[in-house]
Amino acid sequence: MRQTLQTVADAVGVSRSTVSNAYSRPDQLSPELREKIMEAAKKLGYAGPDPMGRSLRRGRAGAIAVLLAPTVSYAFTDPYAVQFMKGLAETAERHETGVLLVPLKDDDEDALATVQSASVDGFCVYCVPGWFRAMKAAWARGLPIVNSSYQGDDDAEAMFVGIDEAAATRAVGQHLIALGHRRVAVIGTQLADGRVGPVTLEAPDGIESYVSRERLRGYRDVFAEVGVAWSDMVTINAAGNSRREGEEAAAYALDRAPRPTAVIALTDVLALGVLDALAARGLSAGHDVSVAGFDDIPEAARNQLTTVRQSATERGRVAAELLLDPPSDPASRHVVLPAELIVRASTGPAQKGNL
Amino acid sequence: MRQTLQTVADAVGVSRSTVSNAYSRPDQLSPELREKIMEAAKKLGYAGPDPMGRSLRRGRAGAIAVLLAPTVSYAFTDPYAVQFMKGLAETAERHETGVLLVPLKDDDEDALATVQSASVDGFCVYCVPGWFRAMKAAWARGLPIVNSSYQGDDDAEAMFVGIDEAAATRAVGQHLIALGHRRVAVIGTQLADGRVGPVTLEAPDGIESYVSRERLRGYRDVFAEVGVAWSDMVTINAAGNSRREGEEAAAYALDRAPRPTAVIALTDVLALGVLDALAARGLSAGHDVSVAGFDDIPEAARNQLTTVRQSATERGRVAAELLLDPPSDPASRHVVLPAELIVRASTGPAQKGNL
DNA sequence: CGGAGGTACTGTATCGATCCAGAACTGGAT
DNA sequence: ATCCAGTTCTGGATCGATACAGTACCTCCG
Repeated sequence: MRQTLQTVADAVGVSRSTVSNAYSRPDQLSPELREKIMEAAKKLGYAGPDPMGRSLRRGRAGAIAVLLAPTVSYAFTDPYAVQFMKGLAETAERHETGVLLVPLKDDDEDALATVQSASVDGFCVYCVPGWFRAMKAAWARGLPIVNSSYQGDDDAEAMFVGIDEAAATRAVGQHLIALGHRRVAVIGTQLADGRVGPVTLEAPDGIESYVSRERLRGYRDVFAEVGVAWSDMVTINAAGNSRREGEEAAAYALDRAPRPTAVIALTDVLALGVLDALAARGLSAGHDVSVAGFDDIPEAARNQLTTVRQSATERGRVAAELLLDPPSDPASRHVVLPAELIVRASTGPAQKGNL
Repeated sequence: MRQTLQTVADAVGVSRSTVSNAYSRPDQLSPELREKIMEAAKKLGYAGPDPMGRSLRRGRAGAIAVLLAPTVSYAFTDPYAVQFMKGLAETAERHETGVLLVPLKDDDEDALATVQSASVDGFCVYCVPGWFRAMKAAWARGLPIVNSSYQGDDDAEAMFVGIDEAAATRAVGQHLIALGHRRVAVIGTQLADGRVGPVTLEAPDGIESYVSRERLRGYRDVFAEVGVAWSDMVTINAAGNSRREGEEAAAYALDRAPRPTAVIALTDVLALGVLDALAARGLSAGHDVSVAGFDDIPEAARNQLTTVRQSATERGRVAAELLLDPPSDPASRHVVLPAELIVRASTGPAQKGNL
């Protein structure tokens, strides 16, 4: 039989409330009595107030959920995501709150049930398609939701933390344009389903992945300004967001004629793969072909990669804070963090020669 | 005002219990009534049974905690850990259970409070020193605890899932011995605190990190059998479990005379760093110097690394299953999974020449 | 027609804690 | 002696749900 507050109270000869106070509001009772209670609790093997009872009464679960799709490992394989989780978890801990992982592997009944029955105070959506039924279930809970990488139909209610993706890629584009680049290839993931290699898209607008779509929009807009049509930009779909898959995708850009003077990757991880592909062909990044990434993960600096710096931990921190205490002012429920173009040696003047 | 079962019950004109049954035990009421209830619930904006109330009544939190030290990112940076988490999370999901991350960054009051107030049904300890106060707090909760990488004082109660670390490294050692290796260096992490580089240890037994200690023991024992004394084996402490830090540590082994004929890393990630260090010196792995790792992460195969294969996802799966439904039989609360020596090109006959 | 056996639903007790209004006591000022 | 303010502790109501025993009703069978 588990011990409860009542057991301890009876043993000491005080009321439930007093034992509760001994744990949660020590200033409400005399130090001597508190000491006596704690001693009795220890003797009885009472483990302290049960979190479930407390949660029910207080109306606070003491945890926030992170919705992850399609798999848990996706979120942890990406170094950017790891940093995000770190910021989130650390902030949560400071608020005595845990982080509940909810993998939405299949958007099936199990996933639905998990979302519906998660004891949490809010949801953080990291990379989940808006049409997931599990997302609807999350909305139905009526809890605060902060959205860090997707734009769905329900955005009016959702809080948001992120950067202006399109503005960031416009900055990268301007940099490349100033260096004379006009023939470019863009490598990303989830541009289209399944297919790996060059894809033909009427416009970025149809892309489901929020991040890919917005980043591509920035590039489209800025290159359009200098007369490079969207249809002249080669877009290549990578199988996944890994260095190796980036390298594979880069082959489609580098082995075509005329070779692009610049290969733009939508993430640093992919860009590192592009660098590998260049090295394998004896090409020099920043000289023969320029390469740009996105995120500024630690590896980016070590490889002299031109990229966009955004603080993943900061983003995680803000996400947690929005969830744990949602501002009433609608304007501050939508946080746009700064992002900064970092120019390194992987980008240089466009080579005129290699048509 | 939030809606409850009662609100819906009143609206439909039935009892609370019936509404509860409509959600949790549909077979207990007529389909028509259930339909009517669901409709009313939707109209009223009732989100379904509140998980906290349910948890309290059912006595089941619907989540398991993973205790992580010293930081969340540690668990996600290591590819082996990522796989472990994946196995754990997927199994948990199948049981309609979430996974709560509890970072024990500092073993401070916050961490203690988080452990004490986590609404969970059990704890999974992944890599936490046994002396952490937070561990004591976890024990005090009286919940099932499964331990996957540490051996503390409280082991009588703890469940365990893992491999026979020492037996596995003995197998690697035998393989190296058969190839003629007698002069070896071992690279690991947390062999001693702080210091990076060669460390002098009387014996592996004093090492706090369970994994490092057990793996070293295996090597000590098997080399002792062929007359190589523990004191003749160079042990090198790496700053952390990363490829780069492995490379740094490898320098201490490779740049000494006489150079070891084999460099043993206690993890694949470190071993990859050793390979980098070899490449930087123009040495060939498996020919000039043999290299062995541990874990068989995907990168290991791609780099022809001799290693020990153990299934991380399987380990995670078993951990979750032990927690969610602890076997009463003490013997089956201690699961030892198989591990297998995988010989690849990174190990070869010892070079006699380079004294 | 009476009783056995189902099905469909109700009502109360309960899970373990916290909140809050108020009681009892203490000590000091009037 | 009386009143007041402050501290310490109590008891009942409450959070939202589920378990379970029990009631009402319906059907089938001898």
